[in-house]
Amino acid sequence: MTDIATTPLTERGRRTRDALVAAARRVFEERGYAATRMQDVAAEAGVSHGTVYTWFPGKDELLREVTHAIVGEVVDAARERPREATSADPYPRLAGATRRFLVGYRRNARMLAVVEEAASADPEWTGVLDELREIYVTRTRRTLRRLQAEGHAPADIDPDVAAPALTGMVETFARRSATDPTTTDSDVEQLTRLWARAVGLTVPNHD
Amino acid sequence: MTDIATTPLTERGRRTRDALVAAARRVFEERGYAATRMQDVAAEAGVSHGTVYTWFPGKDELLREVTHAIVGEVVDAARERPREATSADPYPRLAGATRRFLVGYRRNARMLAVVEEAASADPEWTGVLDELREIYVTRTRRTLRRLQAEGHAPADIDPDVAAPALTGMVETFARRSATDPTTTDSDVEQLTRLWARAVGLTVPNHD
Amino acid sequence: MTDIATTPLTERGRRTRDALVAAARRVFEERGYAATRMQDVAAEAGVSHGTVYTWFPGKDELLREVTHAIVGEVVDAARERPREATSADPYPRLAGATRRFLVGYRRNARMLAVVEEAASADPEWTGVLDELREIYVTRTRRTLRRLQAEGHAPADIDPDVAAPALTGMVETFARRSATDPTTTDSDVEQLTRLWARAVGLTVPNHD
Amino acid sequence: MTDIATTPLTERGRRTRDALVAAARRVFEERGYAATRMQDVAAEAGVSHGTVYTWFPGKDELLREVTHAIVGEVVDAARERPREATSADPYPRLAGATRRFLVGYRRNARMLAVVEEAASADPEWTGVLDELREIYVTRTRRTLRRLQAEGHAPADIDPDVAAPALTGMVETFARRSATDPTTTDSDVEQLTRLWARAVGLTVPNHD
DNA sequence: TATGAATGAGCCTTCATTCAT
DNA sequence: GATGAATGAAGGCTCATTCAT
Repeated sequence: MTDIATTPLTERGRRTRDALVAAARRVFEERGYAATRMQDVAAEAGVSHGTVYTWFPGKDELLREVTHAIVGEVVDAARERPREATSADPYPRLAGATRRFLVGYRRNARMLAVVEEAASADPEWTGVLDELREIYVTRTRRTLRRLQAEGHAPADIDPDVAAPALTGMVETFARRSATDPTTTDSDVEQLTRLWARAVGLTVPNHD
Repeated sequence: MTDIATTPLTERGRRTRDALVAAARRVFEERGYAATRMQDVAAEAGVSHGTVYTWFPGKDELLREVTHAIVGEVVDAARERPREATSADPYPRLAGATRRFLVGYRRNARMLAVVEEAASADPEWTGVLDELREIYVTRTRRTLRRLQAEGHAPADIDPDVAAPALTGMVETFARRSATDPTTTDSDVEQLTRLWARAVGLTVPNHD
Repeated sequence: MTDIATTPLTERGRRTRDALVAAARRVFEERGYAATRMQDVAAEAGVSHGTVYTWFPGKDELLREVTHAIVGEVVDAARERPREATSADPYPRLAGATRRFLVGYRRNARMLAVVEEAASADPEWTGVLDELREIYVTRTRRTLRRLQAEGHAPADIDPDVAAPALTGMVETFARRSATDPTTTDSDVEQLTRLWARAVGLTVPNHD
Repeated sequence: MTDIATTPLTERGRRTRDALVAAARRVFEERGYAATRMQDVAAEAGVSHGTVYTWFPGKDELLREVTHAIVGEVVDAARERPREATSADPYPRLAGATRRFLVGYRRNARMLAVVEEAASADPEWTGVLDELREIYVTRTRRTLRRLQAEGHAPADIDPDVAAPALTGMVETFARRSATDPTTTDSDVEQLTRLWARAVGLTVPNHD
């Protein structure tokens, strides 16, 4: 289903293929798309570089497979329904969601940048990027709609505009904090406040 | 002063060099960094490919020069002091600023993506990106501080966190609307509201 | 051990690599260093030009490898202990040595000139040249010391000066005779006499 | 007469042309033939690099002109008839000649190597080299013949073989001492002795 | 004459991909 | 399935030479 190229028939084949996908992700994240040579991926996976072509038709498909894996992870993560989601007070709910979003996004931030790099050279990748982002945006849109339905957020907000915009804000923050290790909890708190106020929530005073 | 490589000594040289920078920008925007061949830039500028090397040591410097030009543009644009800046009511002031930001950013969005592509392959470019972004962020930080000083924005907002986050939000919006021609004025209005509410401003009701 | 770049793992690889070194030597000798294109070497070895880079990082390393091979040959040749070396009369001993020197040198004369060419453009090669020459000079120095110890040569000769000078004389002669096919045995006899007289040996009269 | 390319018609032209020849020699000696760019020569001469082509059709002719100048110098130097040439005792005569040879050769050693480099890439230059060397060899041949005629040197020496061989010896020594500044007078004395003994002269004992 | 710019042939090198074993 | 080798298209860059002014 998620296969892009050859499906392994043996256990050994499956292991090799998985190792290649994992290796590819590491190397792509480390060097970017263009600067990654098939050679590097093979070496990282501990196989001969001819072997990559046993499992993938080419470099593109390798990236596509890695991206696919990310989509899977993200979708899975989105499925989690943690406790606080049922809380009545929207602010702590939001705080938890933001924190989770940041954690999840940070895991994939570098690969997103890599896909963006690929898209810069070949617009075909734009679709993949949009697809990935749409997962995040959809979640946010749903959140906004719920807040409006519950009377927490004003009706004059258009979720179709606000969702991508707010996601973009958190994305940018996440991307930066993915590199910058000085990000503190208070920074995350600040981000949550901006988000909350932007959609009309009342922000608790204690700080 | 803004020279990165060779300075032309004659009028003809200056014209050629300028044509090359302009051509490079067009081609970079069209194809991205990696996919741009020196040949393409030369052809676009209407000169032999050897001529590019008369003025620039290599592809890197060409990109650096184009980026330099953008920084110049952006700084110049930031210098403009339009009428509404003096208005007492912060919301229209903000609306104008957002609109101007979008217009300015859209002009450079594609090149920023190109630099990002270059940075993905060679981290050396990260610095250039940061420098460019800092220009926008600094402006926003200043705006936030003024709003706080004037009592329009609450004191619990940390401009050092909020400025990059909000800039990121507008950046993302701008990037998307740079490609998507369906962006309407009402979308911009939505963005302005988010921004305004996020920093605690009162948003006019009529819409 | 003698590897400079990649070591072949298969028989086929070894054959290709060896063919490349041999081809490189032929082409270098034919055209000189600068005028030799990687293309030429590849063609001479009967492989695609990309294959050269499978085994050598660049042109430099190719020359280095060829030179390495020569050093090996020369050292091996120097190891031979022919009969006449044990003769009591120094002159026939010298005559034999000179002849062998000429034969050996002639085999490498052209490549030495090539390295000299490379050294002229890039002084880094000077070291390689010195190393090669030192092999010859050391042998001569040893010969001189033995002659002095045996009382055949006067003590006022300084082997450290005479060895390079006499080696230079034979080198020059060899280089010229490498190109000039009119060199006769009597020429070699003349050279031997000069050498012998220069270090004070008695020269037989019959000629 | 010694002109290879354009003859200057004005004083200014003559100065430029001379400056170019001098500059070319310096740069050739510094970097070798291949590594010298016309640009470098022009810069060294303090003119625009287009100007080189006003006076010389190309790089080859520039080298040819420099070499020509050297031939002139050498011929002029050979013309000098110093006092000791008339001395009856051949050894001091020889010592003086050797010293002069060394001095003269050292001045041109590097350029000879450069021509040799050019010859390595293009055999056409071999002729120029031979011509230059022949000047030295001829002088030595004449010296040998005189020594034989005067009964100082044995008749079994063939000046046609000995002259190039001995010249080669001194050449090698000179080349090495041109780079190596540790050459002492006693080294020169050693060289003279080898030379003298090689041609059968009696060498004075005091050392 | 001199200058500064433009030209373009030519070379080295990289690396995705193919292939024989 | 895996391996190591071979391939060759493609592109960056240099620099001798030409040219307009």
